[in-house]
Amino acid sequence: MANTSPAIEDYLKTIHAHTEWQPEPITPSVLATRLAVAPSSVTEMVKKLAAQGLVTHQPYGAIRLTDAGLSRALGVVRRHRLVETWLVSDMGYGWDAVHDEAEVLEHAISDRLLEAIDTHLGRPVRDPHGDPIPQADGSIVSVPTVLLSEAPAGHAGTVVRISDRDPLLLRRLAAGGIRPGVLVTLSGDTLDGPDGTAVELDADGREAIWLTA
Amino acid sequence: MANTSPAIEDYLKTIHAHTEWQPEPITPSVLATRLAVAPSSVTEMVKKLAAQGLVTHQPYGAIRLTDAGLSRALGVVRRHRLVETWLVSDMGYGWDAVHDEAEVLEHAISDRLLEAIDTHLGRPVRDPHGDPIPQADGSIVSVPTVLLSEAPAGHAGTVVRISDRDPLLLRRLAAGGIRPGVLVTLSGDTLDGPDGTAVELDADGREAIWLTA
DNA sequence: GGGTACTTTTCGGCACGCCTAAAAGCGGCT
DNA sequence: AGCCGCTTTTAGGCGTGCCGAAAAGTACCC
Repeated sequence: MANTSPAIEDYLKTIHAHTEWQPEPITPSVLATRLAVAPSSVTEMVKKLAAQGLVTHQPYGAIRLTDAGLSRALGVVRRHRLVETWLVSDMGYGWDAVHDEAEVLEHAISDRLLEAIDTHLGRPVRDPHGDPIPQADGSIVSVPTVLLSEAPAGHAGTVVRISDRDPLLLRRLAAGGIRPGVLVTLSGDTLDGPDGTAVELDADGREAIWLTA
Repeated sequence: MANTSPAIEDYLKTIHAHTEWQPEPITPSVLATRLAVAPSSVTEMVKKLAAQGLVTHQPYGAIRLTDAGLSRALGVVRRHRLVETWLVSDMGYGWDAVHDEAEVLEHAISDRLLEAIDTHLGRPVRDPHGDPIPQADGSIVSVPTVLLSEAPAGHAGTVVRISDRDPLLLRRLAAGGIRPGVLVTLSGDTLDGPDGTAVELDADGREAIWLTA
């Protein structure tokens, strides 16, 4: 029952990530793409996760986390985001460079170390990308946000969250001065920051940034 | 050639540990015991290590690290000891409680993070047990020491190093005030510390503590 | 020199997580 | 309804690292 492995944690985390900001359940093919594995590997692993009561899945259908699966996924996310925060706060990493390191460390730290890091950092509620850090009890501190692609033209707000999925985008934004906490205005396809900085965004870019509502 | 895995790293580290403080090469059965695996597993893995040029081994003979193997082993030891030092310095771990955590993390941190931790800690040369931390170039800063079991009766000195192999011993010593840096005197089977503290040691215990010569 | 106790190796197998190729199912379109 | 294209599952296999049982080698002792 307390069975786990890096692979299982990655599946749970990825299933969860898909529903974190929209409610459509994930399909096996999307999961396979995100994890960069063959579809047949997904079928196999999902079967195992279902047997452990972590997901529900009937053949040829979508995949949904159970309560148990969600709680395990949130644990992994918590690890990942606390590690990222630690790397930036203590180890001098740029907020655009922490993802890969955290991807490995999230599977390696004990509950005790996780707790020590959390305490050391002062129990932060958001990571360097602005993603909320699930608390130890599973609760999540959230603020109202608008996804850039859904914001009206001319919308102004503070950058709350930037998806860390695309490292290139992160570096472009960092270079353009766009980071969580910065006040920006949307003008067409361009995001204007302070001091005349501006970054032009494609459709994907506009799906990766959230501002205060 | 840059092939590695936690298992390979553990074998190299354990082979190295056996020769770190005495020159007898390790035998497969001792290696199996230390790693808590079956002897047949050792045969298999040693064959693989030999094929990669990391150890020399002829059938039914002892196992010796090659230069390449030694350098890889020192890298793992460096990771392990820097992680331990970090856990104690930054995360509030006791020096008797860091071993297991480091055992996992040593396989998970990147070269970049290792470097960041080293810098953050001010490039320490000894870990919390007093074990020397191999430097990035493979060099080791050493001081002359005497193993307790080889020290003359009445020998006094500063505790330089305590083997972290036995967690119970570490806790007993920590409880008795014996830790690296403390001035002690050997009286028979008992090690006297400052403030009238004293810890009685069995043969294993006397093989686990080094004092300044 | 021959037996015997011990160590080491070989051999067949297993769990995990992945793969490719082929079969099965699903949904849209005519 | 029937067909087609796409998704998903099944089936068979592979590499890694482990195991236990049995064979092979070593070493010691009489």
